[in-house]
Amino acid sequence: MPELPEVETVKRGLSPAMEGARIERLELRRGDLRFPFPENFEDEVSGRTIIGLGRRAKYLLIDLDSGKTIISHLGMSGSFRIEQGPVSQTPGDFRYKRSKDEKHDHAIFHLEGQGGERRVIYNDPRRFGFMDIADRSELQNNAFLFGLGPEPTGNELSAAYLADRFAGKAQPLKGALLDQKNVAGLGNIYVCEALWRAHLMPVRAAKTLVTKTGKPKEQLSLLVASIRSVIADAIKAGGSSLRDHIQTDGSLGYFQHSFSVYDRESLPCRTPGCGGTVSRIVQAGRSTFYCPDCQK
DNA sequence: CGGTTCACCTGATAGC
DNA sequence: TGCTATCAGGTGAACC
Repeated sequence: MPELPEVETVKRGLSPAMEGARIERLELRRGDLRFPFPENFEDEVSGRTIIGLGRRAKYLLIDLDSGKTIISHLGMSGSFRIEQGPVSQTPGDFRYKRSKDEKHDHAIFHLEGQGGERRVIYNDPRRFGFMDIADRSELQNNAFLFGLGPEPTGNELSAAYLADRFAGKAQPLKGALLDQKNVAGLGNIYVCEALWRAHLMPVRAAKTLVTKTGKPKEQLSLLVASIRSVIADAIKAGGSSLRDHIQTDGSLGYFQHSFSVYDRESLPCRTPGCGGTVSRIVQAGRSTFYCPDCQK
């Protein structure tokens, strides 16, 4: 699932439970997710104190006092949940509620810190997620993080930057924006949403947003603004849903969105005055939703 | 090299 | 009820 805004929401939700806490033990219920867990992972993590949480693209970063950082990707179906208090069960108390699919609890951080004992549990039915660990000073050279494009929340992402990346590219905008080397953190949903906001056809070649001299066209500036606003709005929505989620079952990783174009095939386009109907096509094996009337 | 397709894995849902 | 087919928010590897 999770695209940048969801991972950011997970980070914010986990921070109070994890930051400053000591990992008494990391319990791995199996040897691998999509890839094997790193060698000696449990030993490297157990006994360390978490000094902070971070995020890069769709990766959650867990900084340890040893100078190492855990790199966690949630794949399509990964989520974290917090269980507060001792392991002993108290039926009826939501804080001690067990996951309905406990068989997909793959990694359990047993924590001790202010507020007492708790567990942060990684659940992932499809096991497309993965974890790695690296020296914090070498993070940018990590195989998973190396070469990632700029965050859409920062100033590094600009029309001029994307003009450089898009110049001469025949690749459709949809694919170019999904490429994490161009922009970090966008996934299938928010690419559709950003292109809809910018009134751009997903099949359009990336190079058509760049002038012959390599400058960004006006439409590319609009696209950058759309990416920024879509991501900012989604993070805002995630923040507002966070409280409800923790109160419900302690799970973090999924929250309800209302999208403007994604998953709205055959429904009316929400662009004011457009009157078009949302279409679904398949690009590179993945669903693309767009309005043929207002996206050019 | 740029771009596309495949593989990884389970669960939810639609249709028969 | 149960079977099958299809689809799902990602990404590295394999392939033209």
